[in-house]
Amino acid sequence: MTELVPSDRELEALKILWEQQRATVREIWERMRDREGRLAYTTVLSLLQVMEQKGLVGHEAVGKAYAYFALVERAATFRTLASGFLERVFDGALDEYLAHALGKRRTSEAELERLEQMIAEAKRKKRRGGKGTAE
Amino acid sequence: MTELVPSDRELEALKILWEQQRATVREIWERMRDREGRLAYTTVLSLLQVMEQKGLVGHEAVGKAYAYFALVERAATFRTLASGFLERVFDGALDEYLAHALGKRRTSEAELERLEQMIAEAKRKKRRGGKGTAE
DNA sequence: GCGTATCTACTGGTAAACCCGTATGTTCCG
DNA sequence: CGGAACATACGGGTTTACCAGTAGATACGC
Repeated sequence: MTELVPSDRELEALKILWEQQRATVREIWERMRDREGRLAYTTVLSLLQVMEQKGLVGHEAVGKAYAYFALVERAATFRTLASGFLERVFDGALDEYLAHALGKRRTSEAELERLEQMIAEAKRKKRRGGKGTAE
Repeated sequence: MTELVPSDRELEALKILWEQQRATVREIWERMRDREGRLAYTTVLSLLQVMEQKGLVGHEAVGKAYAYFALVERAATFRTLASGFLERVFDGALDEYLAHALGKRRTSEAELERLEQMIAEAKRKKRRGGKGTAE
């Protein structure tokens, strides 16, 4: 089985479907237009059809229209995307990535706090579980 | 001026040019082949020519061959890439990204340490400078 | 001089993402 | 029964990345 990586546009559609379990083409179209500007209805329809072919989404008839729903998990998709990007661009060096991300965006204090906690958490988990330690 | 985002392949070439200030097509070709397997010489040449057209690299004659050199800075490019990805995929939520990246890859203790320091550093800088705080 | 090796320039071809117009079908008023 | 309003199906056009073959120039050994 292939890794199933959605393109940018496809990801936008998936984000919407993850928020609400299912949505008609019209709903998805409207929300995408709000976020990204002009976009034809049929464009979104095509996008969904291609995505269905890839196994990213499925659909079922609801009244006269189709309701689409996601077939891939949000967390798994993001994980694939995140680690794929890290590998391709930074050769897996997470700290390098973080350095650049921190440098450009102005990160809020609250967010820094959360980051710190996440790392502390990862350290704890590693100490305890032992498992999963890349030497 | 456009943002000038290199593709994956282009980035691989740039990485080589950042390591050594200039390199001939042949050198670049050999190193890319080492990293990524079979690849025709002319493919790399084409790549470089497209990149030159985009303003990513330049060249000068050295003997009968060309020596190419990067025209974009390593740090700036990575910054653009990192923040672009964060925006497109995670809508700018750095903590969400980190959560997924930590989840998948097994991060070494040393790296976690470095991450922690970087965040502490960012907090210090923010407190002092005051500037740059995204509320 | 002449072949051979090595280089660049030129050209084309595939695949994927992206965008949309038009055709066609269905439903539901009036 | 129209016909407007909605839906999907289908086909096409553009752009970008990627890959590579072939032609043409140039140097070098003999």
